[in-house]
This record gives sequence, C-alpha cells and structure tokens, in this order.
Amino acid sequence: MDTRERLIESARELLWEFGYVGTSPKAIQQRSGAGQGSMYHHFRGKPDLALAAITRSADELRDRAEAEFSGPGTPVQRVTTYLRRERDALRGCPVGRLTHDRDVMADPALRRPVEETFAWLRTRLAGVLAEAVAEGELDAALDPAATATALVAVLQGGYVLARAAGDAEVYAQSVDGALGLLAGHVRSTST
Amino acid sequence: MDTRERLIESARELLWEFGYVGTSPKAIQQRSGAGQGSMYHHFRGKPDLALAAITRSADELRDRAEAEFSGPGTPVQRVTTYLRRERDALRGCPVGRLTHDRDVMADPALRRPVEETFAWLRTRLAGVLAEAVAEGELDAALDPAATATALVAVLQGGYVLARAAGDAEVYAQSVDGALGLLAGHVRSTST
DNA sequence: GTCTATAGGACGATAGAC
DNA sequence: GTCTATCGTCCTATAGAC
Repeated sequence: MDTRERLIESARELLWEFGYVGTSPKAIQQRSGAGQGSMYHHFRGKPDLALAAITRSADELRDRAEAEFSGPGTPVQRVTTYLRRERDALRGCPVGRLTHDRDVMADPALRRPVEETFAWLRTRLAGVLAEAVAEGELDAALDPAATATALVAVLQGGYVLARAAGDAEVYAQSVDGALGLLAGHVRSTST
Repeated sequence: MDTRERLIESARELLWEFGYVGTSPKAIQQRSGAGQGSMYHHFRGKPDLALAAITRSADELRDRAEAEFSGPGTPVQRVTTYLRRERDALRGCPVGRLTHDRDVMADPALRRPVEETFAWLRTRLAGVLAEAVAEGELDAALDPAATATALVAVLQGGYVLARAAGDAEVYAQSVDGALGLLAGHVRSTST
C-alpha cells in the first residue's frame, strides 16, 4: 500500500468518524504516516483528498447494495437482506453523515457523490420493490418510489437514533419496525 | 429581548445551520449584536451557551410533539398529524443534526438533552401506537416500540435524504412512504 | 517523493478599562 | 454590563532544501 493509498484510506476513516470540518490535514498525515510534503505532493489540498476518499466510500456503498439487490431470492427477500445487513450503527453511514457537513454540501464537487449515491439507492430499491409488486409478492397499493425512500430513510434515521441513544440496538429496532410494517403488505410467502 | 436572550436565539439558529463545530463564538456575537465581553459575561464559554440553546430547542421539539400526540382524533390520526406536520426539510432537525457533531456527543452535558429528547419521543409515540393497538385501530401484530422507532427514524432519515438531494420534496416522499406502509395495518376507519 | 520551516488567519478565551 | 486589546493554539497551505 503506497503513500497515496494510505492517505486516502486514512482520510476515509477520519471523515467517517469526525466529518469533513472535524478532520484536519495534519490528522490525516499522522494517521497515514505521511509527512506534510507528501500529502501536498499527491493532492492539491484537503478538498482534493476528501473527494478521493468520499468517492471511494460512495462507490463501496453502491457496490455492496447492488450485490444484495441483484442477489438470490425473491424481491422482498433481497430487500430484507439489504435492510438486515450488519452495519456499524454507532459509527453511522460514511456517506449520509456528510449531509450534515456544511463544507461538503457547499462544494459542488464534494457534494455530487453524496447526491448521486442516494439518488441511485432510492431508484434502485424502488426498482426491486416494483418487481415485488409486479410479481404479486407485494400489495399493489404500495408506491414503490415512496416506499423505497421511506426504507432508506429508516436506515439513515436509525443511525441518528442509535447515536443519540448511544446504543446500536436502537438501529436494529428501527429496522425491525420497518420490516414489521412491510410484512403487512406481503401477499405470497412462497419460498 | 435582552442581550442574554438574543445570544441564546442566535446560537440556536447558527447551531441549527452550521452545527456546533461550525459555529464560532464570534459569529454568535455578530448575529446577536453583542460584543465579546457580553457573551463571556452571560455565559462561561461556548459550551455553556450551546447548552442553553440546545436545551431550548429540545424543549420546543418536545412541546410541539406532545401537543400533537395528546391532541384530538384517534391514535392513528394523531400519529398522522405528527408525521405530516410541515417541517423545514432542507434545514433538518435542530436536535437530530447534533448527533453528527463530535464535540456535542463527546460532552456529557451537551449530549444529555439530545439523548433524552429522542428517548422521550420514541417512548411517547410508542404509547400512542399502543393505544391504537388496544383500541383495535391498528393490527395487533405491530410492535408499538419498534414501529415508533422506525417512524421517528423515517423523519430523521428523511432530512438526510432531502439534504442529499437538495430537494425538500424527498422528505415528503419518505413520510408518504411511511404512511403507505402504516395504512396496511389500520383496521377500523371509524371517524 | 519526502522533509522542515514558516506564513497568515481563525479559534476560544482572558484581562482590564469604562 | 459592555468594550477593546491581547494571548496561545490550531488550521490550511506554501517554500524550498534534500
């Protein structure tokens, strides 16, 4: 793992834990073991390095979700797999948390991956839900787009509530609640 | 409105928009029209002023929710009123956003009002849902506590998604999705 | 490619006059 | 109660040697 790579990975972890404003170039350098000069050799500055880190986190999030959405099982089973996937609840979402970072949202370049990630996620999940409706697995009264947005919101909000409570179990509870609500709309239980 | 009051209100607005880390004492002073000396006369420092501001925002949130939960209508109608209340979606939740602020979560005094607000909110909403189940308005299969947590999460996550999209309509969509999911569990539609 | 030195500014807070 | 002056620290970035 070369210096450039270590800088990106260090930036990713610090951005996840402390946010953009709370992450200083100095902290990234120390964590990666790179010196001041190295960082400014590989990147133009903090925003440039942050863009590389954010883009990578966004790509990872998307790839993992896509694997679950296009995996085995019925549409509802795949959605359940996605929702139930183990997550580091108290750490929160590495992409979603940037939403509360003024400096990120104010910079179009940094904001773009955040915006695109959630736009894709909502659309992709809506597609899987539409499949479920089309196959009769889900109640036709359910609007795929609105339901998808609500489910993604449950995850993002679950992180907020878990952090507020200081208890990862609260995240699990909000997923349980969402699945309980969804269960009432499942028509066929064919395995 | 005296100086102390103006300081608290200015701190509330800045905390809401920029978060704790992003809000400097200097900015609060300028917005409130108070000088450096005034702020340090009325408050011990930034954390002390922030505590007053956060506590007030938390109390306000709680009072508004309580008014809706104990208002007129059936339990499900009251929950719907709460969820549908107009909110400044792109601004987000003044309390929930502090969850992503490291300095707030690291300080037990500042963290307490955040923790207590959501603990109360989830418990109180669970109580209204339990009423609905007891009265037969809601499906008995629904767990009040988990459902309440999921619904609060939809609001908090709705803010995240709306900010990511830069579109308040996304917040409304996640509320629509949640109500659509809840609708499948409503038993009697007695007015 | 990596190092050290240094710049210019903002931060949070304190001192002491009025 | 409010003012101005000042402190020490950290921030992001640049310069220039090696």
